[in-house]
Amino acid sequence: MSPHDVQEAVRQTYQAYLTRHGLKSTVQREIIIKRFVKSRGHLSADELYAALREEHPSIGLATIYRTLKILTEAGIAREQRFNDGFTRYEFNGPDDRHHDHLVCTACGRVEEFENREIERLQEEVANIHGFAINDHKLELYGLCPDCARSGRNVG
Amino acid sequence: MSPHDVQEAVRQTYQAYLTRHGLKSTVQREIIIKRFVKSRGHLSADELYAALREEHPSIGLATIYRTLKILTEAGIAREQRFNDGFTRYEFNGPDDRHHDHLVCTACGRVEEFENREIERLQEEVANIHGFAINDHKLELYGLCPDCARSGRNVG
DNA sequence: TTCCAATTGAGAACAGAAGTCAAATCAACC
DNA sequence: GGTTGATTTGACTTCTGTTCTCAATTGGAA
Repeated sequence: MSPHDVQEAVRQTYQAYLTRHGLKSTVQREIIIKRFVKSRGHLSADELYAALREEHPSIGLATIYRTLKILTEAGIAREQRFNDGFTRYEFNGPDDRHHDHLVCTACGRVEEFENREIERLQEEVANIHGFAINDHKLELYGLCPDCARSGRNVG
Repeated sequence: MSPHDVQEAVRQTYQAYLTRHGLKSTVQREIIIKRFVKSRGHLSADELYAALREEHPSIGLATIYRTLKILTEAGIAREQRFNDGFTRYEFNGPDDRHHDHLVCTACGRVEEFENREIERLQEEVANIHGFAINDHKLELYGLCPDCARSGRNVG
């Protein structure tokens, strides 16, 4: 899927969500969403706010929070709480599968991975305990190659 | 290990930590720790505060937080942040191995599990990405048997 | 017992997130 | 295109879990 197709697919999902909930499309939301989709990283509301401040200084932090909430409810974004105290939002593209995270405890870098075998074992564990799983979270914390090499160990 | 032995082992670890860091033993800390070890569950600071309020109304919430921090640093407690917004502390007994959690999204019940095979696969993933892992977090969210049966789905 | 650093409880301070509200904006209708 | 009314905005306040501050108290080595 090309970046343009992705933007288009997101736009459709977003519009459908607005219509379904009687919400309106606004220029602020357009700007925020475009920027969010472009930077596929794991952004916090504050980081997104900072990223937009230069070009669009009038957009308030509250609007960022509200838009990210809409995106989350529309299934376009996913909330991620790592161990640094605040919520990050990751882009959940139209053809993205579930994945988990490797988090560097020194530089904060986040890498994604997917492992079908681990997921299968999780199902197995849930079955044994009689739980009906509908979500899970797996995070591996440690040093990324760069930080391990340079001997860093704090953020 | 009998409950008494556990209390004794914890006491020793705790005392060693105090000595090593030039800290003092106080009655408040004794009370908090005894209660914390007794209830092996996944308590938040506020829940512990509430549990102690009746018998020891003079103990402040700040002291609970401070004591839990000491216990965490001494390796007796472990911080757990599930998705309900606040920190829970779980007892990390002298002979406890690492384990992960099944969390019921309806009633909040937490069950522990251990799976060597999953841990092995995690190591494998980390190796492929060149990360040096020193911690991880695996949480499975869903409905516990009771809540699934009774059709509950909210907390 | 004396003495001083560590600890306490109460309340203030903090930070991320969410709520409030008057002014601005969107979009359906004429 | 203009009118209209509900939605949205940004600035601000509020909320909540957690940490800090500080004067008063306590622990324990000498």
